[in-house]
Amino acid sequence: MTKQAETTIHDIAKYLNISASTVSRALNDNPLISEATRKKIRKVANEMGYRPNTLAANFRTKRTNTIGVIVPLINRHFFSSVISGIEDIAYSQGYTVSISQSNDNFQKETKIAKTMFNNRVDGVIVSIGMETKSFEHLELFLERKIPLVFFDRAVDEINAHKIVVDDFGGAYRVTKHLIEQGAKKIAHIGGPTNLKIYEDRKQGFLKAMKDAGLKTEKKLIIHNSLRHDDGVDAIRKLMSKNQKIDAIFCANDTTALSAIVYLKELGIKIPEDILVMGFSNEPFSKVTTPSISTVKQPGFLMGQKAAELLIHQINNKKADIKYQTLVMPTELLIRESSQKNVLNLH
Amino acid sequence: MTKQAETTIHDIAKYLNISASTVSRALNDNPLISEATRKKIRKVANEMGYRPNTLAANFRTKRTNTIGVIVPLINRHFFSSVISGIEDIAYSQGYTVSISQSNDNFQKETKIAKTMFNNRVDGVIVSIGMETKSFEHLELFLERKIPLVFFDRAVDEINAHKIVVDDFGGAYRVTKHLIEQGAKKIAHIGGPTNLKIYEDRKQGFLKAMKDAGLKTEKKLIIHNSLRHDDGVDAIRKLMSKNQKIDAIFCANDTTALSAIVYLKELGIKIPEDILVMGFSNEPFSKVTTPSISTVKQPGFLMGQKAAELLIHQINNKKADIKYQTLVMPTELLIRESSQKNVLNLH
DNA sequence: TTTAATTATGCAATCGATTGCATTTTAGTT
DNA sequence: AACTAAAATGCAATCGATTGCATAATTAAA
Repeated sequence: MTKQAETTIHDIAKYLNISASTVSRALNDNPLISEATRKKIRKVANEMGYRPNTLAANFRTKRTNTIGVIVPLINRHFFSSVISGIEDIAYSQGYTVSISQSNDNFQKETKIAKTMFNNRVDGVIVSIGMETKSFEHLELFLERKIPLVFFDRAVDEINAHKIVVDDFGGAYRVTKHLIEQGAKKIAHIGGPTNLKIYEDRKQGFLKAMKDAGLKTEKKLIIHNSLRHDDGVDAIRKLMSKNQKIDAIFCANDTTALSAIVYLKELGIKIPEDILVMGFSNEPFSKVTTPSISTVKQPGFLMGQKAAELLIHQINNKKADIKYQTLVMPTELLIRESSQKNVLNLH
Repeated sequence: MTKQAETTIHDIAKYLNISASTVSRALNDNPLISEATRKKIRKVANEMGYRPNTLAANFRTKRTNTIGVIVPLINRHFFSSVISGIEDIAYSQGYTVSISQSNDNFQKETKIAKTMFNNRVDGVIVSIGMETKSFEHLELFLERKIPLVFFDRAVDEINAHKIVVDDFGGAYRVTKHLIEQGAKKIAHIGGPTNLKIYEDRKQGFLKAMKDAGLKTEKKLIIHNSLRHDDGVDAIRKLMSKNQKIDAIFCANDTTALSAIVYLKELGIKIPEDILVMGFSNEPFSKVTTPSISTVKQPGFLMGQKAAELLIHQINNKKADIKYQTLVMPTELLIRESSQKNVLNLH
């Protein structure tokens, strides 16, 4: 066995003394071909070690069976869960998933989008980065009718399927819970408000405060990038104002954790002195001390839904599509960091 | 502007009254083309909204500029870090990364490998699943000279570049540390030993025990899949034997954590009564109570190295390659769960 | 049986970029 | 100006599967 060239459908055709079209159709289970020849062809193809040249087929059909996924960061539990969900569905439907991360960098996001566009992905699933405020790079896809689905960090201005969570409702319930625990002076550490999810969380917070007849002071609301250090900085700012805060609602768990750690260093007890809540249910939140109350987002499910919608759209390109926005329910996870009277929940 | 067909190099050529070959070469920065025409072509291409048909180019050149990545689970910090590293390098070199997860399922791993093979990825980076004991699906790549690089869970029997961590050394130091803390009767919760990494961790453990003149009892070594529940089960088994264990070395942090939680429920204090250590440095390990001592693996860096080696191999296919095994150093992270006299480390 | 309808197969063009080889153009030398 | 070397461009085949349309083979109906 020396290095032999790849077997093509023509080789099979020649061997069987039939035409390449018949071979092609047989291997694609085209009903035009009779059961008998189909079997015969299959057998020979197998024996000859035939492997379909996907490149040729892609070229001819102008399809790649590839779904592009653009996320801010793979290395975050929520996002990797979503990706798992996408991968789960895509894979079972014969699609390949191509993933790139923007690192919340606008330039990189743009470049990724262009690359995927040129690579002729059949569709894209996107969660935009923190810096993203303009959307030409995404409109590219729409112009060429390439299906696009947003998840989590969606863009209001673009008409497309969207899978989001009920950020407003989640934040509202978080805040309500804090109020029920007796908090009156509640601070909020939020993300950049050009992202709808953070704006919604803030609004949910404000609404709950208002409904409870509580005043919100502007200086108790801080916006940043929600990274680890941002949590510490935010707490420094809040504390420097010498306010008597009795609760903090952080827009993600990362800042909630760093806030807790820092507050503990300051000798402030959580939850006795200040209640803290996060958002997103990172895996660590359950196991910290105190465990962090948070909002659970169904990442895997969201990924599945996103992939389903996308693939459906790919398969029904001509049809007029009614774009839907799936709002996934969130689940309030009340743990130690937000309860004055901690019960043993086991 | 109605829906116009895609611009091709032929359109550009016709417009400029030159040949398509020249256009092709110009756009690919082929030095055969003069600076003047190159510029002219670039300009027109831009104006005509040309986008290269990657599918056609791939077909013609038999390359996809795609790297396939097969991992057990995306949704785990170590793996997603490695993927980030791969993505980082690959992206900067013009490669696209296609990721699939095996879920530690052999069948799925096989299917993924075949799909990637048929999709003509230019190379693959693999970390095998827990069930994987035979390797035909990977040998496929070798037979066709498609570069393959392993990371972490490598296969001894296959000759390829490998990026692994010093599991033996890491485990040795873990065990030595436990012994230095006064532990004599040390249990080990390990993974399936068909995976070299787990075998190595076990061996490192055994060697350290031996070097310290300590005896290891077989019944204190338990192998399982290292998932959350496995940790609990393992502890149950260990405890049922009514042994006076004074330390447990778990082959990952997940089981270390579940072991700690379960032991605490039993009223056993960590680290006062039993020392516990994990492996891999999951993000939660730092923030649990007690924080979990563990071994840090440079995931991101490993991903980068893997991608670098792979791409180098792709670019030098003809050359005889000396396969290397990069053993990345591990870092012992001593935290609360393994120290009898906890110092404030801040 | 002959004809019509149905089913199965074949022909040949096509997708768009790449590339070995041939040819033309330009620059350099004498 | 004539000629050679070097640089720039063009020709045309090619990659392998798909598919609209034509044709052949088979079956059913008359």
